[in-house]
Amino acid sequence: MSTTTTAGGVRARARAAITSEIKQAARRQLAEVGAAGLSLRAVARDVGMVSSAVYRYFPSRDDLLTALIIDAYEDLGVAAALAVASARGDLGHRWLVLARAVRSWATEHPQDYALVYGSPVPGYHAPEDTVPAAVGVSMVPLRLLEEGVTSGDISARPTSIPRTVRRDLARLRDQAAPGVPDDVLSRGLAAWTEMFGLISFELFGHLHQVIEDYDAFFDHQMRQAAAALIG
Amino acid sequence: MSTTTTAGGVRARARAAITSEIKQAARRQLAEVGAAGLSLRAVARDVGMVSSAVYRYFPSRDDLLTALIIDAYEDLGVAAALAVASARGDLGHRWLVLARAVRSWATEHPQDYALVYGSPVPGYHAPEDTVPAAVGVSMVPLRLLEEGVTSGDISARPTSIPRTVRRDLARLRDQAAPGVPDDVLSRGLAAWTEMFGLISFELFGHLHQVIEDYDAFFDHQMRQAAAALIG
DNA sequence: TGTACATCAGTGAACGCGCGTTCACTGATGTAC
DNA sequence: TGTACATCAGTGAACGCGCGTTCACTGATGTAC
Repeated sequence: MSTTTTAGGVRARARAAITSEIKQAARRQLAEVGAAGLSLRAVARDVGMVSSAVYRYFPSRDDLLTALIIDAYEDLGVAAALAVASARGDLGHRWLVLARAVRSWATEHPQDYALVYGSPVPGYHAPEDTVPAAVGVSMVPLRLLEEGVTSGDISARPTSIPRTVRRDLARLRDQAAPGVPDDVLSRGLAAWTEMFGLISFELFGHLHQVIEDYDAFFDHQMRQAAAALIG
Repeated sequence: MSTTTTAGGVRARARAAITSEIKQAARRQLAEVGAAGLSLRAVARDVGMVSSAVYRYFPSRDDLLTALIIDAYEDLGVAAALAVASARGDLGHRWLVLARAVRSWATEHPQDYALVYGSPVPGYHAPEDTVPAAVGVSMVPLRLLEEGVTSGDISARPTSIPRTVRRDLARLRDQAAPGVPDDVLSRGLAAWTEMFGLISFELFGHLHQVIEDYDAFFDHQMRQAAAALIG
């Protein structure tokens, strides 16, 4: 190892380490005060730096927020993809495994979940940089549908779908889910939105004093949804 | 009209008027900066008062927030109940009308929707006062299910439901939906959560560049959900 | 009906606080010759 | 290998700002007799 690369490597490594330390501290902040209350000064304090030093790593508060959003999407995307990859069985079962993985991630990282799937941060406009990471998450269920169509686990039922809806679904198919019929896409989106609705209800407290055993309830609802999906 | 009641009435009326003026201004604020950024001073400025004057109407910022939350729930509850009351036809159709009403309310009052169904405001703990209003909203779909059971539009299918889930559903039935079987409650909750998942996805931007005709897409998805609900 | 008193809405100054961001700086680490 | 220079991370002070809340006050409106 030459002096040059080692030296450069050391500096770069330190930089990467501190960058991630800052993000970790910011994520902790997020849990306490939410995205709108995220404060660079508090983050700096937490890391043990002076507030202006953070600017060596993130040019502004919004850029730090963007980094957190991208991380969250990527983290969830990886968790979802890993779960699907490890799951055996028919589409219904693999979908259930995917749903559990998403919920696990959400309950383990509620601040990240709220950051990306909760109310948007007012005054913050997500830059294009976040799009690929967000798309990555959506690709997991879409690929699963594709495989289901290929394997024959799922197929279109006769349903009439309005023209403009068909147009939207066709675009989605062309971009991300070749070969998946309109009706299957529609049902997949239904299962997907129900899953997020349920997770949001749970995490945001709308099932408080209604559901006690969240694990069992989520599992049951998603089992039914998966059954309806492959129907 | 006696002097006493007129006078008292005048003062009370002025108070009510200004109270609602403050809430309106706060709601406008909400749209711009979100719940976490809601500022009493900005609200006061907007109303044309000095900031300390607001304390004659709301003892603290959190109390103002609480009032906004209660108003939002009540507003939505009324909109939902009115829609259901005006709807004719079978349970499937009435459910669809309910779904449309909820979505209309949400798109017309996105800040209120985000306030109650988005990420919770960190550091703010909703007091018990908000519970009745929140319950009022949930009663609308539950009553609809009750009616559906009575009319025979909907009935339980043979499904196995885990014990702890049955316990939770039984409590819900006892408190709010007498006579509605477990399976029907479960399906109703599925349709209800899917609806909120879809509305949240739309309002929070997760269908951006995927769906263009939100009206048609929502309608189609909810039609399918209503069809699945009544089976 | 008229008067003395109590209630109430709104004022304006002040409290102590934290925020994002800029800037000139110091000293350590890396690079070129 | 040794030296001169460039890059970079981190410091500390400062900027202008807005926040929630308290408090003593004024003047108008309502109440009791």
